[in-house]
Amino acid sequence: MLLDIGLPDMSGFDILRKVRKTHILPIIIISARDDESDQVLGLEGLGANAYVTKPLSPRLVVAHVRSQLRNNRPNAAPGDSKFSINQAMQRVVFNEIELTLTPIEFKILSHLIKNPNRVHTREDLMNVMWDSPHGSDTKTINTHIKSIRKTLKKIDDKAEYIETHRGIGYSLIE
Amino acid sequence: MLLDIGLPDMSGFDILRKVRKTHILPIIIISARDDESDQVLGLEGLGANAYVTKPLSPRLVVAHVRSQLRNNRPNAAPGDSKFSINQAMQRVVFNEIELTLTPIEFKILSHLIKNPNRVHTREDLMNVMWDSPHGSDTKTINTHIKSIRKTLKKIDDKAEYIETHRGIGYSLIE
DNA sequence: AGTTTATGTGAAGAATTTATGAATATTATT
DNA sequence: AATAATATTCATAAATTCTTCACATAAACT
Repeated sequence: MLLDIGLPDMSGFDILRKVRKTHILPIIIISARDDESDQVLGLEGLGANAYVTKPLSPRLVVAHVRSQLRNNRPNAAPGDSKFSINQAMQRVVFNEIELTLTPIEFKILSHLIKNPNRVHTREDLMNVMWDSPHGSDTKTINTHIKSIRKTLKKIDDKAEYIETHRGIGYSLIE
Repeated sequence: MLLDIGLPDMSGFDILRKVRKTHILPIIIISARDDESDQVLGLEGLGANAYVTKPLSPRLVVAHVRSQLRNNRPNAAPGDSKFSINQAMQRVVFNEIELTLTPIEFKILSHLIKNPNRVHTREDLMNVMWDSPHGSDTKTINTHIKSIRKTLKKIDDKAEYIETHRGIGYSLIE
């Protein structure tokens, strides 16, 4: 998340606080203020991952984003995953077997596969499910997860691939 | 690693390159040059985790170091703190072992880890436990602390990591 | 030493969260 | 329009977690 904190309006910190409660992701603060106390507040108090001051070029923004993505990536060794995604066919392959998933199930599972070993909040998964904001219950996800688990269980009965993180969301273990 | 790149001598980049080959650790570049191309080179080309420009206060340095330690420490180097936080999985790693903690326990312990060697009053810890004001007994914390201690003891029987400060609260010894 | 105060301990019940199965609503297909 | 497939909601069960309590233990104070 790139959060541009405006000069007169300091409500950006409130946004940061709110996002931190429901989402787990790297946050870069962009600010015109190079006031040190703001930087310390952003980094320490609110847990931002980086604080960059204006002016800055698009190139530098990209460099910072890449730096965050590089360092926050889970150590997923490519190739040894039991899952693969056939994007063109909108199918997930699990242990050489193509899964039969509904569109939403595909969206959720493929997103988990692309970002394994990390918790995804229900809010995050909602955003994956629908492109545009959609006002339905976050509990809906429980049902979709259940359905995905059922599908996986048909193929590999023993293992638990999708882990529940109580009070937060779900993660795919690779 | 804090790497101060001097103005006349640009050999700091060479050091960075060498360290990256043999060590995995977060690197913060401190530089007097706010030249963008240097920043991009440091972040993109050489894989630094942050690029900070002088002048900066000790407080801000600490903030940046904490931010790095908090957000990415894939494999804890020996001699370091025995604790690390797996932000992505919302888990605490203790002596290379992932702890099984309840949500509140995670909140408390990770907060103690982020601010070690200092006393946290029960009131402070209450604020960590709940986002919104919550009217329950401060003694509840005693039980949570006990539970955390129990979990830690399973892994390291001898040592006492959480210290009691009579009449005040608790602290984590690092 | 004895009293007071604070914390440790274990267990039980309350409260919360998630899982589950089924019913209903929505969307797409024929 | 009818049918099928999918998505969502709902009610309840199951599991986990939180809080409180009673009592034991330890520390501080007189």
